[in-house]
Amino acid sequence: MSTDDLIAHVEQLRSTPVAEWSTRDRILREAARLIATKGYHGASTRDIASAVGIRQPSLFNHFDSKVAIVVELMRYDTSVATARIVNIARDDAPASDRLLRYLLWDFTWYARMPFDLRGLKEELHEEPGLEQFAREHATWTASLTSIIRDGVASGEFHDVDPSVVVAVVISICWEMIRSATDDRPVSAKRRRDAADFVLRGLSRS
Amino acid sequence: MSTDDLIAHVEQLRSTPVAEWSTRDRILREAARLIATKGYHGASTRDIASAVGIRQPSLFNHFDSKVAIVVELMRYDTSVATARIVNIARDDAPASDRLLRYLLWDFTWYARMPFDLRGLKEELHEEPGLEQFAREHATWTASLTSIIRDGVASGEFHDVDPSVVVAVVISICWEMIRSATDDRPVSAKRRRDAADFVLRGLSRS
DNA sequence: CCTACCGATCGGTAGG
DNA sequence: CCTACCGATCGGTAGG
Repeated sequence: MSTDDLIAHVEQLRSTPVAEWSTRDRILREAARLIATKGYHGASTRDIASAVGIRQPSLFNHFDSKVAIVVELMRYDTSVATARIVNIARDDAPASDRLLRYLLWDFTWYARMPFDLRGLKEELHEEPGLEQFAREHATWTASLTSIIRDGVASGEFHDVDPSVVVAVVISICWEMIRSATDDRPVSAKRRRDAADFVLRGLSRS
Repeated sequence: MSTDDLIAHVEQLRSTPVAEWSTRDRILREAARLIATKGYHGASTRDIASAVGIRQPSLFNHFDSKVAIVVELMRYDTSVATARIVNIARDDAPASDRLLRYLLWDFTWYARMPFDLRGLKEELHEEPGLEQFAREHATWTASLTSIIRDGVASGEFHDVDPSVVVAVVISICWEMIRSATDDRPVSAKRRRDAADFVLRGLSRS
């Protein structure tokens, strides 16, 4: 599935009751939830199967391996976000405009996410089979860093360590997912407030 | 060990080469590092023992169980930070003063931490034996939230969702540890810049 | 999607 | 701090 297909699939899942989702999507949902709470190695394939309501070996009719489930989940996280920020980083608008545009898209994307992706930490990229996402994540980080450095160079931003800003942006995305999966939908105002918080923290004016 | 003893022990470890640390402290160091990169269930007791240079059953001469290692590490994280913020939150200074004072202490504490505590996520509190830290963490969160709410009520701060600010503060602490354990010591200026970033993001003026 | 089962690895114990 | 070993659980396969 392309990035556009992943985005369309999220919209379709959001408009369908979970009970009517395909088994494959219900596996993704329960695997994400259990990995977020117990970690990748703490969430066993038996835990996941049991949450879905099937037996453990039946999982392997839908995914080749446990890590293949994570590969699919990572595409909703790293792949989509990287495709988006690479596009925005290339734009020639002022850094503050580009950053605000990206943050609003980013926070909205995670606030609407049907899977609890919070267990997909950067450290997971070292598991065998997930190496491709280490590269994508490096591209995402480099793009966000370049927007921040542009803003510092143009005098728009304070000279805050970009790695601090990167960590802050990720933590706010996870907080959006937490609200969304706790059945507390995140309003447009709250997403805007969070983006403004980051912009104010950076801006010199 | 009391909170003060933990703080003193950190200073002692920082002034001693790792090779001269006690076996117990070297177990804490390697366990923290492996849990940060592979997760609690992904870091096996054999991995930890091997990193320390002993056999796996020898670990149990120093700690009663695997979770007991995490209990000790959590004291350097949650217990110390909670004791500190409870004290500051009670003060009657303006919210922005209290927040700045806490952030500077907090970022300095983590920037000097000899153990890589980044694997000690909130979700770990659900493991059997770690319930006490769920309560401490709730106290820490409530204290930070009350400082932010005070600032909103007094007109010092924008009405940013406190849970977003809490997530942001934690992410910056983890970033301080990352720099410190990558052997890139965090200067007082960088810690101050990070605290100012948070304050600017919140402040109305 | 199921039952039955595999070898590997897990945290922890016994005994020195 | 070691060797030897325990029952439990892991991810995954065979075969229907």
